Amino acid sequence: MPPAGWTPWRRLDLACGLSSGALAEQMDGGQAFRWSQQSPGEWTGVFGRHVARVRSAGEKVEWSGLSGDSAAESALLIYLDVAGEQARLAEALPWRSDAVLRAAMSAHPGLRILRQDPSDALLGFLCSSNKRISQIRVMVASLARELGPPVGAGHHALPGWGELARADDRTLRACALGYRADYVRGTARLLARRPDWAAEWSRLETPALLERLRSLPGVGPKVAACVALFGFGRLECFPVDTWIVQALSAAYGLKGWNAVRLEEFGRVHFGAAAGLAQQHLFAAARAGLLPGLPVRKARAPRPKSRG
DNA sequence: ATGGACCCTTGAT
DNA sequence: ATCAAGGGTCCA
Repeated sequence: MPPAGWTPWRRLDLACGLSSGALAEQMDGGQAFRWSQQSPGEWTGVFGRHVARVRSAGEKVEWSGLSGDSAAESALLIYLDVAGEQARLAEALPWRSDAVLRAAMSAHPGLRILRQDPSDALLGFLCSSNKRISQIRVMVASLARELGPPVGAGHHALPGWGELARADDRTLRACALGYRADYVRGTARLLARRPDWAAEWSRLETPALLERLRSLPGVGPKVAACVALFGFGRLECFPVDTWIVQALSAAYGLKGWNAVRLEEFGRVHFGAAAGLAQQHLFAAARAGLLPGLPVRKARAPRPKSRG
């Protein structure tokens, strides 16, 4: 590996524009947990085995990689859906008749679902339960630093399932995983013995894929939906998290609905690109842009006190 | 189908 | 110091 410097900035030929706010949401909004903002509008991170810097330039995006990594560009084109396949899918969303969705989509024009490596997505969301995005980033960064292979410029890729299966509990706990260490180790032990799991599972229909994912320890309905969406490109998946519960409850009047019902609502109402709609609603909800949602400043008041 | 525990970190009293 | 809550999952 040559002593890697950064290549000059190059502009991506985006088929569909990507606003700076949408890019920020993509890199920082909880789809992936491996990017960090260096300066306003500029991120550095690792995707798969590649290191890249990306920055917003009007409606376009510019990027720079490591000079030794000739495969980075083609990988990045896929990762960011530069061809604009998702923009065409978005046309099928019911934004013409759904004012809430229309408002959410106009808040982050061009927002994409990052097309991540399946293992990267799975590991990230195994760490996600009961955690905030900023904390999840710290966890996966620690895992990469402690157990992952170096990929240049001081960065590490995420460890494979074999490395994770062999890691002792102390190491995992030192990465601030807490009880999620059992999830990661349990899943790693299952997947380490089937290296082709992602290729095999990618041939499954989405319901069967979700079922397989849910058979892994630490993977419930929400994490399975996120891995299918972000790791396997199943745009029809509709992860129901606390933000979406709030958003649908307030903006669509679905008060008191449980996650199962809300997931079905999302799938039926939004259709083939439900996951894209979910990201728009999620982003708008977090930004305090959805009707009926409190502006996110103070945290929610505590329901009751116990003595 | 609903409720509580779960490990640990962070931000607010 | 103490307390609540955090892109949930698992087990009663």
